[in-house]
Amino acid sequence: MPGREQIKAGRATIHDVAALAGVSRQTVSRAINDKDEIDPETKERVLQAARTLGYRPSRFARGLRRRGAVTVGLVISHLTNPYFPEVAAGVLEVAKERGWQVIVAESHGSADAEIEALDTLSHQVDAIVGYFDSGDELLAEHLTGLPLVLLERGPDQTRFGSVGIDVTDGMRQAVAHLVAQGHERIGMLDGAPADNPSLRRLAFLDQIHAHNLPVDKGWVAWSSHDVAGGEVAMAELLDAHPDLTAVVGFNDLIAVGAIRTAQQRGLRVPDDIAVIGFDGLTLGELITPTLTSVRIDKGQVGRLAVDQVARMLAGQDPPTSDGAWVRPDLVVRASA
Amino acid sequence: MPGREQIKAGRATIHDVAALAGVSRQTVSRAINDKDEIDPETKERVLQAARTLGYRPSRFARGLRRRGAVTVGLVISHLTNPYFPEVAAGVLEVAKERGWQVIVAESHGSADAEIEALDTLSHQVDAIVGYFDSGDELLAEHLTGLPLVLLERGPDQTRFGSVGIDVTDGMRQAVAHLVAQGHERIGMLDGAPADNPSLRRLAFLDQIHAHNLPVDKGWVAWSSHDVAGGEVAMAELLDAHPDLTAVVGFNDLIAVGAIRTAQQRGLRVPDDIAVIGFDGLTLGELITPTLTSVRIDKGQVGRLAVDQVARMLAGQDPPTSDGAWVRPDLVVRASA
DNA sequence: CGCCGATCCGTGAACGTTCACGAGGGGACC
DNA sequence: GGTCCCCTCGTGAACGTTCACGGATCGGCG
Repeated sequence: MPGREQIKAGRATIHDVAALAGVSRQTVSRAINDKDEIDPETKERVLQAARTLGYRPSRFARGLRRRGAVTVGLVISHLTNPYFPEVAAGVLEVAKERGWQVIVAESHGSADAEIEALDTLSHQVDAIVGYFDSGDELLAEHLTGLPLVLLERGPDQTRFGSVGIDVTDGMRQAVAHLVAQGHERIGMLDGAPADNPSLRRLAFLDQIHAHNLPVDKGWVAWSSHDVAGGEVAMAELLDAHPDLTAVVGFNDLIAVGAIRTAQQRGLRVPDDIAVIGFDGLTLGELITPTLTSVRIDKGQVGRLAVDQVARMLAGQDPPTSDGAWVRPDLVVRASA
Repeated sequence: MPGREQIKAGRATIHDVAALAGVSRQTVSRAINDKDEIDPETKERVLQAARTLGYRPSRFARGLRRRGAVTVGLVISHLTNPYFPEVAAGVLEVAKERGWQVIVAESHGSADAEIEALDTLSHQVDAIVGYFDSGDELLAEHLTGLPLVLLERGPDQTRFGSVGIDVTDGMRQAVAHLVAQGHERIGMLDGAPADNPSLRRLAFLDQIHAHNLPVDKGWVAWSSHDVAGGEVAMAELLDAHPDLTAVVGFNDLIAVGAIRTAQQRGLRVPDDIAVIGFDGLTLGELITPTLTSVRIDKGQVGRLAVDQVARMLAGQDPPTSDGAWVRPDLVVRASA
């Protein structure tokens, strides 16, 4: 039944190539994957046939027989926040070393999108890494037993893998620095609301208490995670508490917004008000004044996450140790 | 042979679940994909069995039967250059709408890594989108007939899909603006060497000629694509040509570096020397002085690229029109 | 001339899932 | 009581590839 291959709707298969080249499937397979049990002349003929048919092996059929093609899903909230691409770069780096693929999804910080990403990824990948706000129960429900590594979650976390940031230590360094500069009235711009505070806010409040500083819950404002949010939140904070002399940002973008608002109001940074960020983006070196910040090795976060995935994939032991940790360090620049 | 499933090394299969639940494969399939031809009670029992066995359907076997699970590969050079995450965001956005997955790979601007990414991606995805420096021949060779959409390549490009930037128009706006400000001696910091100039350099030189401005090939220096590169290249350019009054950067990062070098030398921007970037990063609003730049809708580049992929995947027509184009616009801020 | 090894190639089976089809049982309706 | 239909469930086949094995051919050597 010649010509039948031409009529087929889908792509060319290995059978079509075999038929055109006048050999068997196995010989085509040998030519494509260049095994050695094949005559060079035959091999060339087969490759030519494959070329004319536009043949490409099905990754599904191939993956079914061959094992070990690992794909991991990476869920990040905002691709346009420079923080996350740096984490992603770390993930890609280690994944590449291992020959793994990485599928990226963006959640935009939305709980729905987060779960949706989980649902679609869960039957496309072998493990998932990412930033999630949802509770463990909900995550497990949409995971179907898939290995998951949570990024920058609390220490109460135990049923999944995790890579944590030692925010307590980071905040300790930040507040200690401000105190050493003589600051007493210190505010914060958190990235989360008061009724569901971030770990950074809690660590901040702990440090304030540890230093016996005056404290007021009103000294913490809630900001979205970008520069514009920092601008708005800083304006509110300054309106309510004009006597603050220092402010800590949930992240660098918010801190940059804080500086901008301060400057627009004629306040000098750091003389009138000191600002300190949390991230250590390279962006901080470019603005004026340069941003003092608690620097996180963002690439390391990504790298450790993939290491955890590897461990969970190898022995399918539930998270052995209680995750990996990254210790931040304070970079003192000009803003505080 | 009871207990045999327990001994198996690999993951649990649908057979194992069927055996444990005392039903057939098909019934398990119905429960998993919640079809309706199943008794609710049976369904619950099957799901319970699946849970205890930690069963997850093989994406390979599933993909073999079901058609239409599209995965596209995205190759970008530097994840840490804010430009590319914005393009990626556009790609992810449209991909999500279509229910496609996106595998991301980083080439670091290396020709080898670029080809390597192509090799590994080519049998993991259904189409590839990205930034490539290699020649068409080389690309085609490592592509095996896979649809490819080139980002920001020259207009001579025809055998693949492409999304282009109208750099000529962008440079026209930039140079016209500088000329209107009275500038005559204008230099450029290109991101590519003189023997393989970028499209932006060529467009720049065209505009210089069009305005009958004095020109000298020494007025263009070669920079790496980051801030540090811009600093170094600007230093070299100013050393060689202290009489320049304006400089155009290949991208915003390089332009920022140029501003920093100028300021370190005590030059006022834009009074002593004007600097104009090419990208329109939001970063440009944060530095002082704010960066005048030729803004590119980066998200649009990514979105159009996925549209092209869809078109190439649907009708497998070779690139019909000569690609899509994005027209940049000049954002005048403080640096020029 | 017969045996043996090397080289090249083909045939069934298997990977794990879904599709097409059909079987069995039970209730409703004539 | 028989027929028909609906609901639930199971069986063979197929998706496209690779693996394990075996067969064929050819040259060399005793």
